[in-house]
Amino acid sequence: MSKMRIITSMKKKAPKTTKKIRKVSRQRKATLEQLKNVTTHPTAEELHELVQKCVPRISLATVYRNLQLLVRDGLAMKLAGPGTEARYDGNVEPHYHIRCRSCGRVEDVDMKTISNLESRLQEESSWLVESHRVEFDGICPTCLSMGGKC
Amino acid sequence: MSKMRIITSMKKKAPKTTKKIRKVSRQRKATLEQLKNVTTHPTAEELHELVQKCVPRISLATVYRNLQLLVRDGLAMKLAGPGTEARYDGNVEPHYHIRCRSCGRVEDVDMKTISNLESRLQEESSWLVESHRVEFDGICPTCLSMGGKC
DNA sequence: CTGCATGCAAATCGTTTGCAGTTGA
DNA sequence: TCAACTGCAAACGATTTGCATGCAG
Repeated sequence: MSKMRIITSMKKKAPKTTKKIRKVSRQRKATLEQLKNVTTHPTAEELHELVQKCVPRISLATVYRNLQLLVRDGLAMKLAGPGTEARYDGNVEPHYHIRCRSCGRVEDVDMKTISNLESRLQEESSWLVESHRVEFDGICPTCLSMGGKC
Repeated sequence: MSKMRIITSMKKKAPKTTKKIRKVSRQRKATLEQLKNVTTHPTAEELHELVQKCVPRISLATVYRNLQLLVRDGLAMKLAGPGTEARYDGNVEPHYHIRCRSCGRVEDVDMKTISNLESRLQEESSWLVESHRVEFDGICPTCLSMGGKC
């Protein structure tokens, strides 16, 4: 968890403004495009398959590396719920999600985000409160129609 | 993700009422006790270290197995945020969490849960909406005092 | 040219599982 | 008694990394 921090602190020098220049590669461009084009919140592997249609020789490792960069740059979001595989979202506007307990699918929720939730908490907390996420749990229509066992 | 379901469906027969009898082992008892005693939402490994103080020979695999059972039985909760390692909570009453972006620590939030959030969504959704979780992101006091770099 | 990005394979991390022996009801 | 539980080590799936090469700026 704190690996990155440790490594950082071990670097010989960490000049405050050493920002890595980002080159726009065909791979990262296609990855972001595909991610923005879908609303399915794909896993890295699912996204890899999608991107391969445009860039057949792209490797899974590259998808992972680029997803990391995109998240770091605020161009994508990483979703991780009480499961194992991470899912990614190309929509970085604040919004909520619902996750199917049966099949794991994640969809956007049509509900406006609760305002002032952070400030309400901030008043009585010694933390710096920055944002909040809401995730609903339930059963998706598909699984419902299969008796909850899809 | 759907491994369990697949395996289940492949079993020769799945009599509806085949509930496994649960025996109370020293290991599981100690695991739950330790989990209830702390408010730190430990990872499996952290909990393993705690429990080892009472049951020195307990293995990490046993902790994992018992955590799974405890969650299944509704005696504990599994928390998984946008990180990798799962954290566990011995408090199964509905409540919200805040997670430190810097060190990963998770704490309970003193805020009453939002009521009717599920029913509000249920009205306009074709999903079966069962529950919701709220997780705040921020910086904990410790990391704050270290300039956000603990 | 320069160094960020890539593909590949090997490594790593958290978690699960098979097995033979132990233990609780 | 006997199924549930355990410790151990090996297996596993998701993600990361080292390295030699490719390619954008």
